[in-house]
Parts: sequence; structure tokens; C-alpha cells
Amino acid sequence: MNFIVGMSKSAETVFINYMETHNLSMTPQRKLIVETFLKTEGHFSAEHLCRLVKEKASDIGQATIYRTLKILVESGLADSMDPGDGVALYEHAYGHQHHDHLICVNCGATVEIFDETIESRQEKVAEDHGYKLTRHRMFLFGLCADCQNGSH
Amino acid sequence: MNFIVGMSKSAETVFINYMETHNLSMTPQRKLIVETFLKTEGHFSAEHLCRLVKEKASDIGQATIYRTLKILVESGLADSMDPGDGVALYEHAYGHQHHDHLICVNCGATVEIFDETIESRQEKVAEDHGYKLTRHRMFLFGLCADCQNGSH
DNA sequence: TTCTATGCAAAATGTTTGCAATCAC
DNA sequence: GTGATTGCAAACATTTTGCATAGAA
Repeated sequence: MNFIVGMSKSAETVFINYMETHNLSMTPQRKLIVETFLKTEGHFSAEHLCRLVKEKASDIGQATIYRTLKILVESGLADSMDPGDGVALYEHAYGHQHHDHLICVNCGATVEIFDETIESRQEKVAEDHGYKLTRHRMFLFGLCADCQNGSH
Repeated sequence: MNFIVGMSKSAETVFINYMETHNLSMTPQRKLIVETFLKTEGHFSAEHLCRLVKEKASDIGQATIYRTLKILVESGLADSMDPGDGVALYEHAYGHQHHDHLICVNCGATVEIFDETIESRQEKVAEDHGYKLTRHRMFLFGLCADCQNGSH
């Protein structure tokens, strides 16, 4: 379950460090939630993570899962986004470079995208308006190749 | 209150046409809500529009305002967006070209932006992944000039 | 021990819906 | 008249919070 990325620390180590420096204790609940989060690839809702966690320990309350997700985001292990329907989606952030998302409006298939030209134009546009850019969100919506063809 | 834009129809005309072709009736409530919407510039929430409408007619229910906002979006007069906090913001869409938004994270000042290069790269990135792009949303977050300086 | 974390249930938020009464055409 | 529209209140979905209990260090 470790990320082997050169000399960088594992996600677990980063999380444990964050916990220690913030006087947060490592409870079995948090351990399970973080492990489950790290094992889950892709983009998923809090509710989806809840289901996965409760499969392993049905007595964990959803409040704890939401609270731990917040810690995961603060610690830099998770990133959260809302493509527009008011439901936050989470994904791994540690060891992952910034990217935006290309989402199929029919089946939900999501591709992580990154375009240097867009990124630098964003900086420039912000500067042109006197803004100091801190972050951005970009969602491209369309029909994926599969959905353009056959079904539905 | 009319938009004088060459030969194009006024927003009211477009709305009335939409109503007729969709078998929707022009009630005094809808009339007031649409008038208020058209008079309100910028980016505002449903709740903000509710307040403005209720100042004029306190007996209009919020459900009617939400329902009318939906009609406004469907008719192409309004555009709705959610910059990320789960609250939809509305703005005029009729007679306005597409644009994205640059938002001050401190004071909320919002600038409408448009960059040809970004737009065409978005198309290309989508194509490269076999997607047929239908729409996109982009939010740039940063500190506006005012907030970089003095007050906070 | 002492302060933090938990689970539960209730609250908060923004939006939508069911329904009987009302209104537009 | 007839079907669409309204206001109300309740329902909704997601996320957050208060609180008494339980647990970590």
C-alpha cells in the first residue's frame, strides 16, 4: 500500500506527521478511513467512501468519516471538488500533480487532464486583471467516445 | 429596460416567446420575478433574488422564484453556475457571450473573463481524449488588487 | 487524567416537491 | 371551465453540529 516515489514519504507517513503536528490522535476509526481512502482510486463521493468503510466496520458513524475527510484534505492527501451538482468528489492528492477534469455527461467517465498552455494563460488572464491567482477549477463536459457511438 | 442590440429581440420578447411555445402562462408573479432578474446585474444567488422580489411583493413564495429561475435558465435568459460552495449563482445570459469567472477569495469581487487560447485548447484537449465537448466551467480564484493591498 | 474523538441524532443549508386552492386563458 | 400556477409546508440531499459517552496519550 505504500507509494514508492523516489525518496518521498509515503502517504501514511505524511498523514501521521500531520496528525502529530496538529495534536490529533490516531484512532482505529481514522486509521481505517484513511486506509480505505488510499485504497480507493478515482473520484468518489463522501457517501461512497462511507459505504466502503462501513463494509469493514459498520459501527463507524458518517460524521467521523466526514470529519476525517476534512483532515485528509487539510493534510494534502486528498483533494475535493464539486463539478456542479452540489456533491463533493474526493481524489488522491499526495504525489499527484495538479490536473483538471474532463467528464462524460452521459456515463460519468472522468479523465484527468493537464494542459500547460491553459495553465499559463490562466495566470496571465488573472494578472491582466490585477489578481494574484491562488487556485483554479476547470471542468470540461462532453460525450466520451463510447457514448458517442453505440448505447443510449 | 430594453436591450438595444441591433436587430435582436429584447430579453422580454424572448421570454414571452419561450412561454408561449411551452404553454406557460404569464402570471404577475413570473412577470415581477423576470423583471427583477433583468434589472439585477452581476452574479447573485436565488436567495438574493428572493429578497429583491419580496421587497416588491412579499407574498410571492420562494418556490415560485426557484421555479421561475429554472424557466429563465431553460429559456436562455439566465445562466447558473456553482463556483464550488454548493450555492448556485445566476447571471444574465441573453445577449452575453460565453465567459468564465475570476473570483477574489477575500471579497468576492468577480470578473468575467474570456480567453480565446484557453477556449481552443479546451476543445483540443477534449478531442485528444475522444470526447465531444459540450460545455465547460472554469473558475479562477485569487486575490484582487484591492485585497492584495490595504484592507482585509 | 485530561483532552480529544466518537456515534447518534438533530440541525443547517439550499433546493425541490406534494397538494389543495387559485388563477390565466 | 380546464389545466397551469401558486403558496405553503414538508421533503430532500448533503454536510455539519451539539452533546454525552468512550477512548487515546
